[in-house]
Amino acid sequence: MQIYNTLTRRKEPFTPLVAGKVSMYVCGMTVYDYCHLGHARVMVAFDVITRYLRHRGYDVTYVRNITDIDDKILKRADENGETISALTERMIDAMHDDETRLNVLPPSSEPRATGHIGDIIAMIETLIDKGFAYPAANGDVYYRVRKFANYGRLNNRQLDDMRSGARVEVDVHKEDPLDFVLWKAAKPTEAHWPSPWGDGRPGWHIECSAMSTCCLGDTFDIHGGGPDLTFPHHENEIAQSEAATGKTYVNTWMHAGAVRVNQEKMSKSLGNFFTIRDVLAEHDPEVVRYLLVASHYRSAINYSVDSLVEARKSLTRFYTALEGVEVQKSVGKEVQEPTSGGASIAGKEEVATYSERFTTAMDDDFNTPEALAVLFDLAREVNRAKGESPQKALLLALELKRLASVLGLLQQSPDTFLKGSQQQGIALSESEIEAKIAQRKEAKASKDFAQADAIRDELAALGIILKDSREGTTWVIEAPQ
RNA sequence: GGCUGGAUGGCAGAGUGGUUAUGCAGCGGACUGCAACUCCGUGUACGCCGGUUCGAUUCCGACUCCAGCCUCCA
Repeated sequence: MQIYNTLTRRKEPFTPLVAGKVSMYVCGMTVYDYCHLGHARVMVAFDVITRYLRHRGYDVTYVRNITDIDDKILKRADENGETISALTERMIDAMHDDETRLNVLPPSSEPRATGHIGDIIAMIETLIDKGFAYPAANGDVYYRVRKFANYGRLNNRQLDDMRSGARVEVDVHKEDPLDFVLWKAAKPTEAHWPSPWGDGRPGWHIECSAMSTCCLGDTFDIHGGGPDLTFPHHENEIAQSEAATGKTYVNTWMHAGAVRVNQEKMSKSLGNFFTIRDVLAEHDPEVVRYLLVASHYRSAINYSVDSLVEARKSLTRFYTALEGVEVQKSVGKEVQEPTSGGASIAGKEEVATYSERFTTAMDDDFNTPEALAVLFDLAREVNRAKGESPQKALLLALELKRLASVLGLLQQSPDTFLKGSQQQGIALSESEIEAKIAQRKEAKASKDFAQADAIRDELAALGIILKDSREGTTWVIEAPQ
């Protein structure tokens, strides 16, 4: 298995520190606002990674923190006229709701910065003792960047290069403009905790160092996050943790690609972001998830409504293949042994082939587009098997669902997906649609094809597409637009 | 200015030193009362210029363009 490591800028064979166990930390949200699609990208990317590692038999400990104390939180709570905890609790609930809808499994643990103030203070004390940090006259504590020899390695950046082009604010209390804050003195009215350097609160970077070390140990396997965190956040984490422990902090650094809108990065500062909940108000969550999984996790993706329409069409193909094959009841159970017939045995062999191809694709740095290509081939095989051998179709369909579940996809019933839901604003109820279909059936029986076609057109105008088969007529909702 | 990535057929998006990605859209055929669904078939795609090679979209170098980071941002 190969994983691309941001630190070395190449794919490397993955070997966890402890055989069979993977320790992974991902930088989570600062909970002052609703999550947007950029957050969704990170959530889904590391959810797929976790699911696949578990599928491969690893015992994965996945830690994703919550930054629940920060300048932006203080500001927003003040603007809203609510307490900090009211704001953060509200946003944490919203985040969990978004995740659940996107079928993102909860991390193993979600430590909060405010729950680790003691660990943070202890790490800062260690850094001061070792000469890597210093308290300043204003009550802040800073990290002495130039003292850490490897600073800039993750980003292949030279200290003096940074300095020349720097837009770094000059702070009279810093020894060097590049030094960053570990502990921030609080104004009397602000939220604060007592510390050896006076009342204050932790800086953002030290939170992650303290929480990751606390939860996973001095050295762990994978550290992940969004694309904009490599500098300075992750660079600073390395400087803090390695200076404090004297050990390698992280073996594999992983970063998701950006989500763009009109070829520009979607971000809070540009104000061009779509929140997850706004997008889910109009689109099936699985469509959004599919969109994120259909590109490799490291590549940038451009968000648009068109791309969601395409994603829905692709999922429609999968669910159409599953439709009419009775897989729902069997999900989660072992594939039943075929009791007789050569065709079933041949089916079993084919199933193994798809599973191998899927694994090969995912072993190569979690190549989900390639994995999906395998699933499309499998879907075609299901369609072929329908009508020939129901047992083989079932076997293949079960495998399709099983492999797709590693990507967190195809776990709805085909009916639920294909017939859409109220959010798509269908003008007719299911029983009304069924009544129209019955009318059309009568018209067809009496060879009144003009009438039959009129009914079909009427429904089509409402976005309801009819499909005739030997078993009767079924319908699906057309993809919007 | 420094540092990272990227440039693939109509669109999206993988990958590879010589051989089918895949999905959507298109075209032809089968199926159908006609359609839809499905199946079968179908596309002389790899930014530009050099180099290495028997052979490069794939390796190397230059160039152009796009995006990101260097300030909080996933």
